[in-house]
Amino acid sequence: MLCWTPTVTLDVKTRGIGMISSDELFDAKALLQDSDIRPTRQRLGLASLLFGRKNRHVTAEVLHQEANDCGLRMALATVYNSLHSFTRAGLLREVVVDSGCRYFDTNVSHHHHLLREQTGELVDVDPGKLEVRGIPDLPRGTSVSQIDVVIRIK
Amino acid sequence: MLCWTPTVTLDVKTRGIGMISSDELFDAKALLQDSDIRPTRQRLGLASLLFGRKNRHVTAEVLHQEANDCGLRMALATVYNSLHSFTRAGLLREVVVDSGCRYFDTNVSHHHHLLREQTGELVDVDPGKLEVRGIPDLPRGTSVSQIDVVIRIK
DNA sequence: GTATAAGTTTAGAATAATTCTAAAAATATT
DNA sequence: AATATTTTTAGAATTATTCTAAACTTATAC
Repeated sequence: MLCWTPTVTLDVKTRGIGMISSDELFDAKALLQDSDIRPTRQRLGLASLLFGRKNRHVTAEVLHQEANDCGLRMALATVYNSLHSFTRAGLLREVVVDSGCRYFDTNVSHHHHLLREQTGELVDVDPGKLEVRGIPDLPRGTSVSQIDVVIRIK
Repeated sequence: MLCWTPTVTLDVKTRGIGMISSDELFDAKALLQDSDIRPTRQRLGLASLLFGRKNRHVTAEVLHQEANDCGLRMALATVYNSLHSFTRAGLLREVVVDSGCRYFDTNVSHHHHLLREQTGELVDVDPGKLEVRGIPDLPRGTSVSQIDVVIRIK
């Protein structure tokens, strides 16, 4: 695993129970059901890790590790499967900042990113604060599907 | 090879000689020498493929294929080595638009990108035409190293 | 120029991230 | 409960990339 390690320790972990509270499980359940995703044990666990706090940016490896750290044993393939399901359902979006591994962002509304090159830490940037002006002419028959701005800092 | 295939056929190929003209070889030689890169046969070939036309965006696989197509046999590892040498010397820059493979851009001056999601084709966008306003506050002790804007179109 | 040193290329193995496979397990439906 | 459907899983497969160390080139010293 050469992808960036998480810079922040998870809440779930600091609670010291080694598992996820039923409050979080409940929220997660509703969230998944609303998105027509079966609330399996694994997906509930991942959903509460992901959506329990705002603006998370994770890789599959890191999320898998977090799950393990709080007693949720599951295969890495399951983490990948779940990340893809969540993304398909619009609960996550992929952020491309590294041609080496995939980052998933729990903030699916329009926004940009600041990337600390040293640590790999990603921070959301409010699109109200950062404006892109002057979209060039597009090839005929095409339309903008997304505009990504990444501010790389060192 | 799942990375995007080139959308444009190379000049070198259309000349139908199956090799690179001495004019191009000469230019490439000067270019490499000026950058303190030994002008080996392989690097000269790659350099003329890359810098013979402007604003090229290539992956290692695609460049390797192009080299093969015009009679330049070399190992894929050599293509990777060369792309990295050229990048270190400032002759190329990496563009991150895909978390799955690396693109190298022969345009190393400040500019942005338009990405056709269907084809993987990358087009340069003049920074004079596309303006980014409102860089957010940065963490103490950090500075912007690069701002990347990718307009994804479909 | 040849000898020697230094750097480069290469094939193939190694690694890293991700996806695939098909059998076992869990969940939903009848 | 019985059956059908979906999910999970371990491990194999795949893809892009890097590593390794031997063979080869290119440069430097005499």
